[in-house]
Amino acid sequence: MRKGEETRTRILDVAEAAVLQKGFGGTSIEELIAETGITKSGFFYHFRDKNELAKALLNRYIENDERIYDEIFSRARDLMDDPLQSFLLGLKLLSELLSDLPNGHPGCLVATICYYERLFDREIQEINRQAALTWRRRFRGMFDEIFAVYTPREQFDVDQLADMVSTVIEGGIVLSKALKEPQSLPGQILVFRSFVKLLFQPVQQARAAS
Amino acid sequence: MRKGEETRTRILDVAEAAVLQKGFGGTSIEELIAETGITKSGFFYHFRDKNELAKALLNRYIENDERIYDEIFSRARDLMDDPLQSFLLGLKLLSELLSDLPNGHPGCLVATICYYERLFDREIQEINRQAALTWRRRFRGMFDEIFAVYTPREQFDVDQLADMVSTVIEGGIVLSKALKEPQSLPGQILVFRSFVKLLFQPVQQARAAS
DNA sequence: AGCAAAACCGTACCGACGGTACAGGAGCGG
DNA sequence: CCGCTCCTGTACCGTCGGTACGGTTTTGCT
Repeated sequence: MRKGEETRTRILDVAEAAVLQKGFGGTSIEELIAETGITKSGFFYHFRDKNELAKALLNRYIENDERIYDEIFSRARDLMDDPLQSFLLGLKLLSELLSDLPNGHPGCLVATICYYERLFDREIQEINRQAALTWRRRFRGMFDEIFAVYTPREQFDVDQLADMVSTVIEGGIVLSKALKEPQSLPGQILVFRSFVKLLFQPVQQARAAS
Repeated sequence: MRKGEETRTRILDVAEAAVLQKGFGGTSIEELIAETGITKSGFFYHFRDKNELAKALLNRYIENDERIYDEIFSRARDLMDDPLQSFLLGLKLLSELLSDLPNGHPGCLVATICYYERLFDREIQEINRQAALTWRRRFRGMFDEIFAVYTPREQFDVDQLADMVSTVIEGGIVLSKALKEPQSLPGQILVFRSFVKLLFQPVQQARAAS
């Protein structure tokens, strides 16, 4: 039982790296079992087919993603009392975290699946959609708190504003990968951070705020 | 010669739609020739292998992409004399264009290839990189013009600011696809537009500007 | 220690797919 | 009629996803 989980995890580790580099279609099962050191039978013991592998991979990725967001923004919440300052700090911490990845962000599985939709069943597409909706709720909650304290210089739909966080991250990953400039992603996040700062900056003076 | 080009174009049309829905690995050549109505030999007469198909596909996509950008922003330039107003109008036109697509944006080939990098040769990755750099130059030029007239409320690296346009578009496409909300992408572009407006808005009053 | 379930391995096989090779033919301009 | 472009047809190869199924080791539990 313990052993089984370990092997399963090892398969998922190998698969995740491969899928992020070559996509699902470009990742062969035979290649996975070769690297994992198990046989084909062993693989199909753990996953009925490639679709189930994708599902497990996606669920694990999303879980981990949420954990990281939780850590970063709860730490930011601990350090800053003000919701705006806390959010801005969170973005900074996120940017720093991504900046420290030696080879840049490996890629987002949610995005990978977006560009593969027709290959997977509705269930996986729905998991993907829920992940994006969870991101929206998370950041919407933060913006709601900010709006309770600050008056923005311009009116926005809060959901769209919340989605902007995910948009910048996903887009930043794509651009970073295309340009082969790992530092582009953290940079884009900081640009967005400045925009948010600008949005809630009091009209009069341009000081205050980190 | 004319006939050959026509067939080649038809293959590319079918391939582009398929690749954007299922990725390169998920698109089989046999499926392409079935839909195009030619034989396998016919296909390999036009393209030596899948890699060359990808290259042709990408080049055509980028060309078309550039054409659309040219049209939109040169039209905006004709309608507005001020570089900022012209840029803001361009973003609005872009948003409207994307909003009118019945099934939403089909996806960006540059992004598709990003998530497939290891499958293609360096040449394709370089074409992809150059495309992103061309976007950067395009928007950087616009921001340079704006900076010559306006003083921003916050200092930015101009390249990073220029990249933000591509980031928002690429990220918006991913989010739109993940959420299955076609209107998300044009919405995100408008949010970004507001941010740009905000950035160059004079400190005193919040009127003026579109 | 003994037993059952879990966690594999080995082998054989299938159809689909990417790709190669090569022979040939239709249509067309010169 | 030649030669070129633009294909078709056929045959074949290796890889891959997936199935089937029997056998074996490992593990946890009593």
